[in-house]
Amino acid sequence: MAASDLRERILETALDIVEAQGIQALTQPRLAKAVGLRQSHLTYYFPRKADLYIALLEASHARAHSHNKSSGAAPDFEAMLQSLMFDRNRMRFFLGIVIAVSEEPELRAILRQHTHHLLQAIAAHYGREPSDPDVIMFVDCLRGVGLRHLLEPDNPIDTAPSVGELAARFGLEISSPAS
Amino acid sequence: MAASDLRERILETALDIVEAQGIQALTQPRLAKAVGLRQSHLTYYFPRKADLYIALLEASHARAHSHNKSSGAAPDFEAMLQSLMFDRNRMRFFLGIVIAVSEEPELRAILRQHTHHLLQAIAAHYGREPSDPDVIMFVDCLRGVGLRHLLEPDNPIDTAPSVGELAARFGLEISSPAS
DNA sequence: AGTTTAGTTGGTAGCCTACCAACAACATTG
DNA sequence: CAATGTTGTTGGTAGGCTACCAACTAAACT
Repeated sequence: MAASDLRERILETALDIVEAQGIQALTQPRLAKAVGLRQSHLTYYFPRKADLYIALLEASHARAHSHNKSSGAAPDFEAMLQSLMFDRNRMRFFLGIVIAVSEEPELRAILRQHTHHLLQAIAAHYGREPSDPDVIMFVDCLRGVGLRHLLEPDNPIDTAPSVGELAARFGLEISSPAS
Repeated sequence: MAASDLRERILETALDIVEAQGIQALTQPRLAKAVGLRQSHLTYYFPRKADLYIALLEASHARAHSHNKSSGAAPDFEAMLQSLMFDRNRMRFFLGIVIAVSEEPELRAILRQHTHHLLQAIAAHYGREPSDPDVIMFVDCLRGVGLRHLLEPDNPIDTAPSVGELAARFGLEISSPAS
């Protein structure tokens, strides 16, 4: 097995754990056992826990992408945003990464870049620039709503508007079909 | 020393630690040493770590309140919101609590109540109802902006609008002077 | 063949939280 | 007052966790 293959497998397994049991269940011993290697080996690939987190962020992105593609139907962009922001487990995952990383400038930069990709995608979808304040504010707001939803799983989307409504609120309308 | 006094002292000391060194530095051993009691004693007062977190949330609120009062000048409501949401350490603190608590329905309820207090204060300030979607969305957005700011301490408030601008964006204007 | 380099292992040091049995101090009540 | 419960306090420990390290193996390279 090629080395990068193993790395892939680690990340995929880690994502499985996070999806199934949440971010707090993702520990080196558990992950090592699930993948079938030694705990110390994990720190060889990911020296700090935050390194694993960051890598997971991209892996998660990639997985969501492939899911979208494999699911045949037209990948509804706003539905994707919805699941990205309003899924409690996903949000917990993201927040876990944020606080783990927010004190490490180097990793923070990666996370920032990740956000930038999201901004680009959204901007492209609505025919705007990634630096457009409306787009930035839209993302901020999405996250805020997701955060609240994390604390109020009971009343699912009553007070929370749909992604579409939210976008409209920021003056974002689809000008060209999703790429 | 009355029992509740000690509890007070624990919380105050914990807040000092959080303010000075961040939420990740708040551990039972450290806190116990700072207060001058045994680690095991802390779990007597706060069986789970999340219990301490929740108690800290109110204590932090109270402290901010007293600071505002003692600082003489008229407590600028929007400035208060600004420091509440855009201070990185505070945001880290809040997020730490959120993810620590989000899986415990009982504690989640307390946090929800805390949010409700905030909503009430904001609603009162702008002459709205706490259930007003504009108010709720405003809070969501504030948090989202604070979250981003946590990841981008470099460009402080360029893209981020001021609290006032943000409020205006949601149609919130001061109708009556701050209470 | 010889020497770096990458991958892998077991072990450990040093944190941390949560629990528990024991003790002390104090109040309650019969 | 004696017995009993309640609350506070202590030391110790069990069980997890991350991060590190020295040793070994295999592969690659010259």
